Amino acid sequence: MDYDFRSIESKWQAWWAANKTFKVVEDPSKPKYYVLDMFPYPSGAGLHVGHPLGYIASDIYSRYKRLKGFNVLHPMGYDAFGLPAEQYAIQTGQHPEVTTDKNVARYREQLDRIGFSYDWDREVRTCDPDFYKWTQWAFLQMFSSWYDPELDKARPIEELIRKFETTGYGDVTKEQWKAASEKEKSDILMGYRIAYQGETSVNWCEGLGTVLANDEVKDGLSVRGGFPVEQKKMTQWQLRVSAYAGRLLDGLEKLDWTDSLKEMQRNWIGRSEGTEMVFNTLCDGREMPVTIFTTRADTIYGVTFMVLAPESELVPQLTAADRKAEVEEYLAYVKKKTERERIAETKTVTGVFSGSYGINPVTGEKVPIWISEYVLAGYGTGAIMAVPAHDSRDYAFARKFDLPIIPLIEGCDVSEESFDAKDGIMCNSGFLNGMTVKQAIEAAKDYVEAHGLGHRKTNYRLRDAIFSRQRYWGEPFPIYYKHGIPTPLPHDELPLRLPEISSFKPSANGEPPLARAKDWNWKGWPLEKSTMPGFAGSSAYYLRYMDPHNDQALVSRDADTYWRNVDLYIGGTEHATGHLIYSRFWNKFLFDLGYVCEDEPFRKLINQGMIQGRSSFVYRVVGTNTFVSAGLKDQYQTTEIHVDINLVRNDRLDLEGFRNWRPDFADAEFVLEDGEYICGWAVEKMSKSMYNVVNPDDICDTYGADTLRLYEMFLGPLEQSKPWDTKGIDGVARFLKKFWRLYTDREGFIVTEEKATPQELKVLHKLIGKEQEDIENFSFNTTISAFMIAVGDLASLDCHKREILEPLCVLLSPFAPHISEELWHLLGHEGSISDARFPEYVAAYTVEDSVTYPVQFNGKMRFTVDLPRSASPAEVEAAVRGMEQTAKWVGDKAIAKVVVVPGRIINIVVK
RNA sequence: GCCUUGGUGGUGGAAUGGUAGACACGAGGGACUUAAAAUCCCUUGGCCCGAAACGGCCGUGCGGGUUCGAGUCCCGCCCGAGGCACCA
Repeated sequence: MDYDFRSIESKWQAWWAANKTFKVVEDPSKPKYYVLDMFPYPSGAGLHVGHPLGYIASDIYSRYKRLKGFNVLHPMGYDAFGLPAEQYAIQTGQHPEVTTDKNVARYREQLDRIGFSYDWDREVRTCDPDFYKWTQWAFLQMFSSWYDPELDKARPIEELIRKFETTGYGDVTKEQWKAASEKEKSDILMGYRIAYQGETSVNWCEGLGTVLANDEVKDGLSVRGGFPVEQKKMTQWQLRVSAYAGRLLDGLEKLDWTDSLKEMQRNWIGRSEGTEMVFNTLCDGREMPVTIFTTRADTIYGVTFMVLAPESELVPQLTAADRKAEVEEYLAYVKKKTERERIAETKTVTGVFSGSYGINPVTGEKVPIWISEYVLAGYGTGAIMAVPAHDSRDYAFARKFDLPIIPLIEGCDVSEESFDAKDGIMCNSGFLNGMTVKQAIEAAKDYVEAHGLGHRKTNYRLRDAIFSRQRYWGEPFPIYYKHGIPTPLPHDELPLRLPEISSFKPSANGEPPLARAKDWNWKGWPLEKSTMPGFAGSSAYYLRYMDPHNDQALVSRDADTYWRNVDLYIGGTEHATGHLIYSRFWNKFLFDLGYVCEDEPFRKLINQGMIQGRSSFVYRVVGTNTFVSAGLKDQYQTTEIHVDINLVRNDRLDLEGFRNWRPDFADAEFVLEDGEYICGWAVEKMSKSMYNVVNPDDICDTYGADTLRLYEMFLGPLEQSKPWDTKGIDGVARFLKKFWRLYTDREGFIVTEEKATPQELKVLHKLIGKEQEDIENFSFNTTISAFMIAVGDLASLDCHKREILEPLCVLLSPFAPHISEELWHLLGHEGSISDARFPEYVAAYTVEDSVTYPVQFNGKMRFTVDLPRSASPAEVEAAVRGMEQTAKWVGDKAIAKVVVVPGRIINIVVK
């Protein structure tokens, strides 16, 4: 009876689907466990072998947790709104919905072949109106809320309106509020809403015709498409993520995420604790206070000039009449630079003198005010005090424009570079003299506050998220403009569906595609024409899985209090500063309003590494159609050419296949080494253009899904990036065959009912212990090694016993579910193996012959000693004494005393 | 520049401070076979001695240190990967 993985796998996949084996319902009698994958964007290229890595890992863990008695929620869905479908639509006129449906179907087919234990009844798609109804709903909740800094949480906007009406709030008195028009009131409230409309400098991408969020831009280019991005002032919908900066930062503490990921988020949020200080300024005889932000108030005695950001609103007011021409020239120069140029030229120092002066509030000294692009308008106050001795940017500026540099730390050398370090003893600093820098920072802050010169201030780098996109394929905003005032649609109008339009391009006058829709208005009022960005739909999808068909709420209270939040989230690290920030923000917002019961969405998070491609190369001798083998290429002048990895096995090129691959290689000649053509190789991104894409379907065809699952895990640690190299796959394929053959022969199943020997049980128990420990540490590669050893041991013991096979199937089922189900079934079981329980070492399979005792010497050195379970402490001690011989590396003086302590740790104290 | 990681055979990778290289691939040799595939067995970090050995020496990026003992811990370098980067 051969191991016919094709029929076994299709049989069980059909069986699971027909019996809804993995359907899950809330069950208060069982502990819950929520395992989530980052849902994929269904691209036209389909899945390659790298995509399922994380899905396999989460599936193994889900299946393991089920065997451990947990009620496991393990859903899957699609992040289906997005740019590629829309761009494809622009090119072909094909509706994005059509291509998306097609791609989803293909993804599903590919996923099904790998044997995942998803509850497909809970599938979600972000582009489904029943889903985006709740994305729109959440947006309206944000629109109708403000962030109350006193309670440090979001509250309904009505509470703020009441404040305006009764006492006034912020800069607005109750009289002003009462006198304000509807439009003015709307504008005031916009300054507080969590989802608000406002003019800011945005990342405008001409190539895509839309604005982008900060995390969608890298090195001045759009992440999708790689088009240049420029800064532009525009009115856009935004989410007040910055209000949550502190909580997003503090919340990281209690999360079980990797340090590197937390660090990335910390960097992105960028807390800095400093001081806001007011400098009086003089411009053409006029006086004006200017607030600056600094983290180094202690360096106040070293201020030799001030700098404004070119975009700062203060620039026109602080430009002296006789400097106007120069300043305007500089502003024009800065403005025409693209974001990319600015980044590229960070080393070059530019700036212009404004003609005005600032007065140091502590020393009373008069310093010039400059304008330079190294100061950013969007951070702090857009104005700084410059201390060239102790800030490298100020230093470079001072050197370039020949401004004075005053050192403030004893013995520091500022002749070549600034002294940025925060240590040393202060000098030239009045009341701070003699203090250490750390003391001085605090003392200076106190001084500033005590003398009314300013106050302590915490700044964050995290900006509000730009929330509108000038695109078609996204969620429409449930907003209409009544007399020009943005107004929410009533709740029963949700979902506001995407309209049909004839072309997906922006309209001729530069408006978003939705401007092309007929009747894009509500009761005659125009509807918002931009749509929401990609992260809108992915920010709360994990909540929707808990209760995916509910049309009354995003998630019912019952479902939410049962499932609470995601226990294990697996996905790529590329979402560190995008999705994972937005989701946390979104969740905290819903938490504030009492819609969800947990304030963090993802308890534990694992970043699976990327699977890279392993490209193969051939070497063509320049000007010929002759190809030399890799080992000989240095003797010729050659060009490296990517060759399809399907034509290469173990780095050997299939010569015939190569000639048939492309017409221009039809008459290729080869220079071989040892009769073979050896290809060169390199690790690169897996992509079509490098001919190194491996499709999981092909692996399932030739090796089977169980082999694919095992191999992906066997490749190395989950979190590490690694190249895919099919050549190792034979090892795990052989293992499965060996396992199968252990319990089958030519005729069929050969399991015996004999009682297992202690030796056989020991093999099993070792495996149980190892697997349990490894799975909890997500060390799946070593678990698989343990299986290989166990099966090898059992084969050499010639063990075909039910008593061993039965638990073995259960142990293997998270990794290789199909073969396990089949053997489980052959053993006479009716249902799915997923209803079995993970074998317990002590309870179900108590070992009779021996138990392993760890032995420590001096609390450090360790051995193990195997003894009968019934051994008395005296016998244990005697056995350990016998081990003195084994402890040869300790030397003669090693062992003095054996102590048996409770918990069966034997402590040997070395004298 | 800053932060986070990592550096072990021909390759992927194992090693709670305790015999480094588990497991697997590849390679070499052998068995079975008319042959191939499949399968099975042996060898496989380097060097040296030997008839043989459970023989010796060297080996985890480099240099120091702690320890009876270091791939693992500490200090200082070098290199790779990822993130942040005029954030005052």
